Amino acid sequence: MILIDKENIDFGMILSQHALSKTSFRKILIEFFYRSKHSLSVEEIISNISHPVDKVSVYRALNAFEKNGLIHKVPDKANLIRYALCPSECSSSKHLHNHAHLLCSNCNETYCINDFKIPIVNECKGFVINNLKIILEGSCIDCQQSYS
Amino acid sequence: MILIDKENIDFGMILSQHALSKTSFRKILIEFFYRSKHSLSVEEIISNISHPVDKVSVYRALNAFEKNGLIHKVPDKANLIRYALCPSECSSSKHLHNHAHLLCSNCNETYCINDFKIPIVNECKGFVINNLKIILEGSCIDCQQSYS
DNA sequence: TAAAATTACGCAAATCAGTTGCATTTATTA
DNA sequence: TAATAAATGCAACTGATTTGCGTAATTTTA
Repeated sequence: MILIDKENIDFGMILSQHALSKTSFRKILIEFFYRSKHSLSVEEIISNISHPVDKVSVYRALNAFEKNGLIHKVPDKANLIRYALCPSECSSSKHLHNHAHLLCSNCNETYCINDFKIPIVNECKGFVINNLKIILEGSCIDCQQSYS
Repeated sequence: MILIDKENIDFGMILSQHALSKTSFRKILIEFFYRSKHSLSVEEIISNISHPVDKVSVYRALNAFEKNGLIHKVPDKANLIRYALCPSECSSSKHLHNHAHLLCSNCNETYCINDFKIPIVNECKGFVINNLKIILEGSCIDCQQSYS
């Protein structure tokens, strides 16, 4: 397993590898995803990156990133559009990853939980099941610490 | 176990038991929930009940019903507000029921699945878990039959 | 059971997230 | 570097949900 050195990632390269244009905003956007511990909403992106950007461009960039296997949609407490980085194996052609998500009731952030074992269910009461989504609701580590 | 005779339910009584006003629209609305096999969106309610009603009143009635333990929110494929009946034990004070939901990829309806066993998880990777939501994506029974 | 108090209703208008069209700028390709 | 393609910003739009407010129906009280 290769550990990624967050200080020396070539974000332009990552965009190229996913067939995405290397504009200055998109380089900053993908870097922001890499530096964030949790998933991001449009609002969080706009108000936290240095680069001034229109919300329309954010929506369109997120769409393109998702289509090309760089990020994936995650659930959000308030049903907003929210994304997190995909595992490095993802691409536009192979874009499957099944993991649980944690919604923190305190800070409302969404985290990807990779070690929760998702059961395989093909059938239930006559229904044919193709996919299973699990959402864990609770407190993230930061919010527990801030209480103590 | 008491089987409910759907032809002879006193819907006014049900509203009273949940401390809700017995207006003609609300009686029709709760009856509509009892007669529906699946959960209901605002749009489905407005276009299917005989009583002419403003959408604002639907939203407010659904809100009141939920608050008083008569219905609960269920996930919706398009992130619309969608509700289903609660089990009869629910009230405004005790309004807990943990079951899985099926989203049918074909008809976009949401069904409550009561026999799917939801695992109990209190902790995961340092996160404290209070609740677990499971969404099964697949085909409902009606949609499978319509293909054959 | 009628008056008083509370709650629901309908309408119009507002809000809020997300989308679309289009002219302009930036990036990629040849 | 010119030609082509894609991204950006702005304005305007959509669709779901919410809010304000005057009126009507329901519930409570005397």
